[in-house]
Amino acid sequence: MLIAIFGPTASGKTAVAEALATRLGSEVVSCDAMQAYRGLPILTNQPESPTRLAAIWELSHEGSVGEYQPLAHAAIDELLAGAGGAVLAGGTGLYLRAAIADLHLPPPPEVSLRRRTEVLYDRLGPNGAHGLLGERDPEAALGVHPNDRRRVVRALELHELGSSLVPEQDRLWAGEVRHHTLVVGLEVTKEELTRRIRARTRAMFEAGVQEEARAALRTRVSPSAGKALGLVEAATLATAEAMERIEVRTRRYAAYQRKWMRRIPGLASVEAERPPEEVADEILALARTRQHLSAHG
RNA sequence: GGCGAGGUAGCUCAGUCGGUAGAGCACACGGCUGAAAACCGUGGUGUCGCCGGUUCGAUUCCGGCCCUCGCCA
Repeated sequence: MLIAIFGPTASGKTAVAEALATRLGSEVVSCDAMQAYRGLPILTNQPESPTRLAAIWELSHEGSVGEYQPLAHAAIDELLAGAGGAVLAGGTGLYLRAAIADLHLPPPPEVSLRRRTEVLYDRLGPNGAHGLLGERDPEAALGVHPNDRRRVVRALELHELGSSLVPEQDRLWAGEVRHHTLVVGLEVTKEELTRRIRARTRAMFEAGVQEEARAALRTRVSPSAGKALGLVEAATLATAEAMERIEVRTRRYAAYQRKWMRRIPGLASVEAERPPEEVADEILALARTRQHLSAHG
């Protein structure tokens, strides 16, 4: 049995996933790009109980879906070989999809090629670079806006490597999965989410995020880890201002996650404004019904 | 009470030498295949403090009033 829990920040993913894992006698696998880092437990709201693929990378490490995906597959396969199945939980939509499906990612970026391509983009300008991409890989150019420097660079770079930004097959939204998975989206009203985000932000500051963030920034932090929501704010702004900025950004992030929720294929919505144990029980019942149906269908 | 500055979008503010207004952030929607808590695109959501005057036309000029901030009493 494989169950995946998704939902916006503060919807209670962690608590529900833990309750589920307890009931199944299983473990939780994190699908979260920032909780994968070690060193920001308060800021990234890292689960306290042991969780697979949480706190696995140093802050100096440049993590990526490409690196995460095989780790996730290995962890899931190992747990599924046991009796209890596995519970996935996390807020990074792309990582969740990578855990469930096999994205067949194109070759990884290569440092010097990346740098050369970025220089090329900056020299040619957005339209020039996009035009060049149009000559080399017209299909990739169609799906990328000239101003999207990161993707235009990546597309040019992949062409150089004999690959393409456009996948042979769309596995991100195709619904094709490695194992039958019940994907659950936790639903919480906007108002309640706003309240919880405010409370969580306050709690973070009481727990000492500012010290944590300053200490982290004294070490070498990779570009991807450096983007952790609120890291710079907590380390550099005055408390009141930092809290406000972080609340606003967290609300935005929650809206972005809701977008993902709407398009994950086959997602089952579950109302989550109640104790996590209750939510876990409903999910478990749902999972058993589906299992039963598929066994007889 | 006197003097000065100001009242324009949810917030901070720009602007209109008179032709009903625009940036950033917020917000909404959309894209995304090895940085995804990232990156990119689209959308203005408004009694321009209130009342009157001049004018074909006032958010803009004039008069009065109200409110906010600062300095002086």
